[in-house]
Amino acid sequence: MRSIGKQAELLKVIGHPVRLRILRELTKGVKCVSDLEEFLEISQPNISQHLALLRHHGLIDYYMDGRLRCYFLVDPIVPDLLDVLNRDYENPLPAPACCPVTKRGKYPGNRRH
Amino acid sequence: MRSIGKQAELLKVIGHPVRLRILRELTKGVKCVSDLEEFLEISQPNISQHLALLRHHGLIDYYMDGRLRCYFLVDPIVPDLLDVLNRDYENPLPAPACCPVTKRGKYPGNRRH
DNA sequence: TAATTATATTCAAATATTAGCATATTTTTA
DNA sequence: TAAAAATATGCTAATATTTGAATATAATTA
Repeated sequence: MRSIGKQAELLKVIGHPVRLRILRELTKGVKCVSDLEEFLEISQPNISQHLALLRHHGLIDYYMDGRLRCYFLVDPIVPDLLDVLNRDYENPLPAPACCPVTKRGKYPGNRRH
Repeated sequence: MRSIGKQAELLKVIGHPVRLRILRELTKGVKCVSDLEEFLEISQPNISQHLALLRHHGLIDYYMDGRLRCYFLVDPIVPDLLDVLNRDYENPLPAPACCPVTKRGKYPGNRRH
């Protein structure tokens, strides 16, 4: 299992709107940079930077096809995380049972009982 | 479903080692700030800041128990995301079929066929 | 009511991230 | 071999995040 540090790093890398859109697109299949340019409204160098970041973190990789770099997903956690993000949650988590005991114990006084 | 922007924001908020540890702890049950102080090695003001950030993003909330603030999870996506992060993945995703066609089509030349 | 406990807020400094611009690299085509 | 196409890299300025330090607040107890 990933360490907490690695988990946080992973989330930070994915947690950018452009990178999220790139990853979503790659879950659909292989894309070259020009394909990505078509639907991301940002500059090509900027796209390349984001791709490099994702690649250096081991989330994606590419192969060459002529002069095209064809990027694809390699880390299997990515589609699973994206699936969770797409889920619709109707309700918040149930509120905890009234005043459960923390390590510090309970205090008298004006509690919300 | 959350917008891409909200999804990225959510991941960025969770994507910090201290906040991740706080959230993991809260999946186990309600904790007051002093409880959290015991196992996080950082200052109390810093913990409060992270708690405030998590709360302002709607991930957690608290109730008062005397002078204790008892924090708990409210966003149901959190335990699901943490579960995925804890999964063990044996293998990378299968490599894409050789040279799938991108929108730009294929190029002749020295491809890896 | 003064002291104590539990926790939050504010501000500033250090650091990290992001985007833009100019330019470089690589492969292919003419 | 020169030009074009596809993409990457390096640098910089703008912005955001993070932490620490000092202080504030709010509830409880003495």
